[in-house]
Amino acid sequence: MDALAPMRAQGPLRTLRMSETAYEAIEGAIVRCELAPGTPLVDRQLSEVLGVSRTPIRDAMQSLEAAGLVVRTRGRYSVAGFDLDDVRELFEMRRLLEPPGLERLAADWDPAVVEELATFFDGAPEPGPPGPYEEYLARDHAFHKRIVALSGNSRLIRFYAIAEKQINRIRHYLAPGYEGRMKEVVNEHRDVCEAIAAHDLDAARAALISHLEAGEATMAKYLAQQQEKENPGG
Amino acid sequence: MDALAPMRAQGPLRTLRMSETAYEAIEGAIVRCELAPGTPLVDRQLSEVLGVSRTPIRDAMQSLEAAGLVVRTRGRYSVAGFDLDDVRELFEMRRLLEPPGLERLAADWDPAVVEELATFFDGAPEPGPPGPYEEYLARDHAFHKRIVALSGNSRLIRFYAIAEKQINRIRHYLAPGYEGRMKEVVNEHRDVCEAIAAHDLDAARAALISHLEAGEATMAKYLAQQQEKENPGG
DNA sequence: ATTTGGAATTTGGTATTCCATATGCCCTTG
DNA sequence: CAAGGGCATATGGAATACCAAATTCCAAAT
Repeated sequence: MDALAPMRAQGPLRTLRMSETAYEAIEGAIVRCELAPGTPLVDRQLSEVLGVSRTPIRDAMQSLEAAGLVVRTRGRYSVAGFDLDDVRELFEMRRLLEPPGLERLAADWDPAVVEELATFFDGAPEPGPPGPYEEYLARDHAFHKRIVALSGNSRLIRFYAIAEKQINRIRHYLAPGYEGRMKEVVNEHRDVCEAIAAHDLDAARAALISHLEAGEATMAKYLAQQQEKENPGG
Repeated sequence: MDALAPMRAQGPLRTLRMSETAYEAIEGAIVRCELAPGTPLVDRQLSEVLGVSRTPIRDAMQSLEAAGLVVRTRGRYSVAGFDLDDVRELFEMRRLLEPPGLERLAADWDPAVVEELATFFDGAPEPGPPGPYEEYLARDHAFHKRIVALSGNSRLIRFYAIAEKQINRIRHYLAPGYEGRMKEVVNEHRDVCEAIAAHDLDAARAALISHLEAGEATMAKYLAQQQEKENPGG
């Protein structure tokens, strides 16, 4: 539980509720895997650590459960686990939710957006180990999030964000061994951008799907290795 | 607020929490449009009407907000509104989330499921006005829900359920004028089933998409009419 | 009559208290 | 020594109390 620091009282701009602040603190700790899967989350303990009462903590727990980061088993809360099935489900969601953005862009062409997508990795430090993994992750997220935002569908965007958080957590779990694919990812993003710039929707969609399938394969491979390492023989 | 009746104390099987019971009561009233869009939802009032304290009510409100049925504007809760944009977004989600079930069925063929899908409207009362709209709706939901379940993707199923609830609400809002399409819907379902039975995935997907597009067009038309009626001139 | 200041009320958020159940430990008993 | 019962504790859920901010409404002043 020492992964969590007391919430600082917010300054004059305190427009955020305590429950939201608590949510972000706990969510962050879970996504960064500072709270390991299976860790029991006891509201009284969290309440004491974060310096707020149980009420906002319980609100946060409810949101975290809806976000798929916390599970309630037999009435007790704990950090959600994940396995290869989750990887499969999450990447299927990405393959479903990302293409509509491309389609919308093809329908409502905007050169500025095309240009923007191509520049997400411009000026980035040289990727690849031992490159700055966190910055790479942020740029990768920004690229895909921008594509999803093009869909103009607020529900789609919201659902995608939920899936994205869960995937991000698994990425953190697998880092740093996971850094090896950074250069390939940048190249695959470029492929998507070039197909878009060429007004070739089918090629762009295919490149995006292919990119996601490669990502899923890599994540599944590393996760299987990691799980084998932690639980030999199963 | 008279749309809500006091929650009955549950019997010995009370495994549901008060907050869940409150959620279902309020959700039901919103989906059935007994609580009109824009109706302010004041926790103290709901607490009194439903006969529970504010705490479970506020838990329910949080869930209802996540379900997209309640909005919080300037700190006040109210029943979410909807418009043509919502219809567009919701049907786009359905067109995205339903096909994976068909694909999975094509990959893992199961004659029993194919048979099951074909029988969802067997033994139904003659559809069409003034047929029993509620039963028709239930069968329609069951058909699509079954297809979605075939995907085997728990996230997809969950997201679909959220969208489905919102669409269902708009259906209730537009009923009974909406009943006219019942016969066509049954025929379109049959088209999907026949394409599935013929092992023609592409045709099944096309029939399903076409069915959803027809549903969206109908709903959009009626909603536009209704809104014009309520707010002439806009 | 309109506007403005402020007080009362409303409302949401948070803290605290109370309660029911589940869990686990220990003691008893066979 | 094993199994079962019961007591202590842990934990989540609900009720209540308290607080701050926003809204409303009334009155007074111009």
